[in-house]
Amino acid sequence: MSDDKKLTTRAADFSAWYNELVLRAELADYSPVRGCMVIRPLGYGVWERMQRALDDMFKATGHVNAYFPLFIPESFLSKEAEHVEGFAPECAVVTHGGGKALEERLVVRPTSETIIYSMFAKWVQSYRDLPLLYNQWANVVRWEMRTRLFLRTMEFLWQEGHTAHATHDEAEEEARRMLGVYRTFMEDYIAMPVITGQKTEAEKFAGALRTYACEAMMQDNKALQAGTSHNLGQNFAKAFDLTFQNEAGEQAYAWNTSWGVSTRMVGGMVMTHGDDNGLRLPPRLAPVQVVIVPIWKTDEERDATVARARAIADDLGSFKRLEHERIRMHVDDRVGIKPGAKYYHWELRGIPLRLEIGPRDLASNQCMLVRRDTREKVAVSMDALATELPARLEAMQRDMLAAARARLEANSIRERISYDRFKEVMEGDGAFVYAGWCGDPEVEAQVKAETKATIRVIPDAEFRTPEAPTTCLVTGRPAKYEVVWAKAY
RNA sequence: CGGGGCGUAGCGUAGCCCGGUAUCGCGCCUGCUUUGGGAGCAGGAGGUCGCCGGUUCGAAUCCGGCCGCCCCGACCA
Repeated sequence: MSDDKKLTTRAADFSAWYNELVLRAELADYSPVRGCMVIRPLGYGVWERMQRALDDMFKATGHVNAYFPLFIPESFLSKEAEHVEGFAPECAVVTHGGGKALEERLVVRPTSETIIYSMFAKWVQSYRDLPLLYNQWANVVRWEMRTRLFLRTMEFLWQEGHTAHATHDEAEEEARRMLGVYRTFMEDYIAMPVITGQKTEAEKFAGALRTYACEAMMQDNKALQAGTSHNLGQNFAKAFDLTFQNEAGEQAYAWNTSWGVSTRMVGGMVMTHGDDNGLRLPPRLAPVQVVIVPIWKTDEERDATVARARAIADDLGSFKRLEHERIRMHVDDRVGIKPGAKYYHWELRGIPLRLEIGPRDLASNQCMLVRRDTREKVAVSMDALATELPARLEAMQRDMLAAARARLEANSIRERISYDRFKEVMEGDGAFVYAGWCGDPEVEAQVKAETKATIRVIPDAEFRTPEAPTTCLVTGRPAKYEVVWAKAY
């Protein structure tokens, strides 16, 4: 048992811990191309669970899926001034095809507003054609200077919703609705509590009227922007001539929204729940929820325990069961590996529950059940598994959210502090600091330069401090907003 | 792009200063014994020492150039 089996601890080096964990738990690996990653089956399995849950939520809120191409004519990008300024520097551009220089260069999509709204313009004539509520699951490319597995890669997977509406208020409602969908998903599935709110001008999406975001707190107290939803106003409609005839018979520009979440959420999940023993997967996202480890000494015992393990897995994991009643099971019947080694193997990978079935258990018609989050170990009757396992999985899902929420609050500073104290906090352990802001972008830039902290959001009402701050943290001038400051990924 | 670090077997490394047959651990393969918290013993496979050039009888080691990756910063889902 040498030390190289142990992970670097979070306390020793959070960044190293994260990288090691992602690699060793086999979530992802570095690719031959700098800044790109290979998502391995465990990581992709988590992403698939995320996709399913979100896709259902999108459908339930009236959206349909479609697919738009990877290549976008370069000229499209430049039709919206702020948009091109924001994205052009990080675009990959195709200059040649079939061995010849292209007449017009093609941008590999960094996001699809331009191509989608140019198509919407073809499809919309009347207010009766609205709203258009589209989503696509896709990959996008942004030429990032510095990358990190899942958190920032040059190519990443995401979904991008794009909608068109007849009025500003409808678009605003949509942008808000989808922010709420994201929040629900992050809390109910990733067990990752978030602060929602509006982005400042400096932080908003290039080309948007307003940007809303979900901000989560990682275990190093840094913020992770986990999802964004934009009210695009009529900026893109004007750029792409997305017009319709309204009820009064007049031509009007449509109002758009776009919203997206990405594989970055997998990184968020890791940094929210991982511990020094490895990954901890929220049960709802775990590709395997229960791993059964049969234990034996003799061949006869092996036959018996493996058979029993398979019978349980086949029953509770059967595809004949309705999905919500099905438990995702795996039997680790590898020979030549001792049980202890298997325990470490699955703990590193964050599988929520482990069932140990040995000869003694067969004799007493019970088995040992171990929770990954608490490592609590209890004996459970074999006959009770069909109810015990789902109950424990649900309890884990709840407990993980509660623990993460407690950590978020414990590392938030809501009392009024001086700017000097603020600097100390940001140089030290970090925190989400709720404070007044006079609304001056210069102040925001100054704080960023001095402390690396930024305004994560102007929080929505429910997240605000009961007694609103009256003065600006930095200038002492009257506070225009209460904002959340933090260092971010 | 600036700063730092590193390229030696699948992974992690020693050797480099002071040139002379490639080190160790993990992993892998075979066999036997094991299996309720990272098994033991025995045998075995696996290497263009990142690339190119130079110095030398001889280069992982010295010199020059290049490439790649990771970490820290400026930019970002």
